Amino acid sequence: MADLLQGWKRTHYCAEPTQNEVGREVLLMGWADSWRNLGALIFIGLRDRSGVMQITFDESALPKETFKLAATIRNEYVVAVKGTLYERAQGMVNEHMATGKYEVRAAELKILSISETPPIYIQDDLDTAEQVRLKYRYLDLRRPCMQKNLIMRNKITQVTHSYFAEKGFLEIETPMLAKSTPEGARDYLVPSRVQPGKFYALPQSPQQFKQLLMLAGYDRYMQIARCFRDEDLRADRQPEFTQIDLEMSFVDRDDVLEVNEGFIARLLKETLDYDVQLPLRRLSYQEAMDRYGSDKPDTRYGLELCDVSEAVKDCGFSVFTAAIEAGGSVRCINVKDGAAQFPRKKLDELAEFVKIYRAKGLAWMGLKADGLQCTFAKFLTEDQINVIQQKAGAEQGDLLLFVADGKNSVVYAALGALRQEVAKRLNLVPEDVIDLLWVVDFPLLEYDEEEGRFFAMHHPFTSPMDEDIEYMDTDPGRVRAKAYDMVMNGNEIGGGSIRIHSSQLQEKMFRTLGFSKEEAWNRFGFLMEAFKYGPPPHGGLAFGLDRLVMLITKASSIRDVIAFPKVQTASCLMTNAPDVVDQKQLDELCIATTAPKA
RNA sequence: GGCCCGGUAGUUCAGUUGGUUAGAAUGCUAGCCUGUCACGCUAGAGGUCAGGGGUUCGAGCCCCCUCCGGGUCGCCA
Repeated sequence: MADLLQGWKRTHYCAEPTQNEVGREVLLMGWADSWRNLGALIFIGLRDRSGVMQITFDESALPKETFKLAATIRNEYVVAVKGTLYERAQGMVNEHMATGKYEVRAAELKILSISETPPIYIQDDLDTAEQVRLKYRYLDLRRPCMQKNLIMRNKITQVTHSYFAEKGFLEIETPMLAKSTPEGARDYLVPSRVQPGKFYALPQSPQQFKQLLMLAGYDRYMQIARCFRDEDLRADRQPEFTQIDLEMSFVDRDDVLEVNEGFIARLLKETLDYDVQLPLRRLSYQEAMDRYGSDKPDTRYGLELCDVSEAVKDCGFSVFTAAIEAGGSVRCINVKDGAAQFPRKKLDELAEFVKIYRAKGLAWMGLKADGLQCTFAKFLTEDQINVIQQKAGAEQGDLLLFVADGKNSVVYAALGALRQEVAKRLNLVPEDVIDLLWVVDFPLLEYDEEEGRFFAMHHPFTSPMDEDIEYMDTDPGRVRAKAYDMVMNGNEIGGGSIRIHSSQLQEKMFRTLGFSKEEAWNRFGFLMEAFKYGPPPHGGLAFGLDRLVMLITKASSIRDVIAFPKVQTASCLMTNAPDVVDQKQLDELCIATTAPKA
């Protein structure tokens, strides 16, 4: 039978007592992290979220009962110890332990709870399968590195709240039971019992509510908001995730950027003591794509893309010429540092790699000391080869890797990914630099060939650039948006836009997207109705909190910064959600299901 | 939906060409031990080889299907 607290009160966290407490009585409570029984002397490592303190039980200094009780302690028992803090004698100090200079010599002991042998080890260097860790998540969360991550997450939300509060932002909650939004990600639906056959959707973001808050006059809003998207998971994507969401009135783009780069600078200073140079660099979307093949470029290293279409457009290599004729391009990256020596096997691997991104293949040109080694040299004149090398800045020892495709999107995707892959393999990514920048001037619209119409690249409330409005009817593809993304080390950590606040412009936008008036009213009527009543100019941004925490803690998986995450099938291995429910619940909701029953 | 990787004691793994009773480390249990800190020593327990089917005299190993986990492409306004 476990002991009761009976008035015992903890005086310190386990790792807290230091020189001041030496010689004094302390009362610690925590989990047994280790036990070593030497017969007449027992050592227990006592752990809580602060760390571990060694507790010593000395048979000769304790009542028989107390010592006998101490001998029953096993890992993960919950223990309360009253004792005296001692400085350890020289030679007994444990250098590997933060509290290794001290120990508590126990006088009294309570075992508050016992534990079965845990299925995973409670320690940082753990190679247990994640499947097992997630099933016993509450044990996994006892590990110091997991506690460190969640404590850092808390620190980040604290800094967020205080920064935006100082800047005059109000935190206002928006509904979780909301209206399904067409376009965009798949919604999680919640059936209505009171109105059979109707559904709420869990919010993909508080987008429309925060815009309505602007209209309502709460001119600076923020919220740490849970969002839901029913799409496939990734190492950095969960179906439910958290955004630092904000919106401001009476602002244009630069006002939003300024507040938010101020935030990221404060955040990195307070969490990592890292100094960010402001203002952040800005890169247009087009420049980002042309130089890095990505709208979230990692600019900590070079390997920039180089367009050689002009040089090869008349060559005899049909792979290149066909790509250019189809409206695409031929581009390359220059891998320096003697990469011309890459063995054939490595090049084949890279060729396989770009195929993931739908590139048909990889051409290469190695400038070896003993001559040119090139997959397509015989189709090119010496002049053409020289122009390519000049454009790519190639020197002896360099390796040029080419992708050609009739679609520029394929060339960008393949080379953008290849750039990252090569940088990773050659260790070109500096670890201690934090690379922050804005990508701006995104296209407003994206053409979808399957559907045969334009879609909003960001969302349909994003404002076009003032000077591009005139092209919305004539050439929608060239209209740029007042949209912006913040990029950190090649990760999109936040994004937003200035919104449309004029009804006429909003209607023009819906027309461009091919919505009839009825459709638009049906889908966004409440917003359009509201916008009749004096919407202020406004815009905002949302940061992905989970990704921010990942980057700051250097976690390799988003699951390591979320207390209770989901696995790839969007289920929770601990609770076994989602699960079948009683027929009675389904009947109440008027839901028939063809899926397997309980 | 596609591609790639993985699943053997509680945990991490090994397991030869298909061949006797499936091993190691660690953890666990018991005993001994007063300065351990990866404590040590002695003894012991512990297996649905993910599941199902097939080939074979014989399957952890070969074949097929399913399930589970990871990465990724598509998808994620």
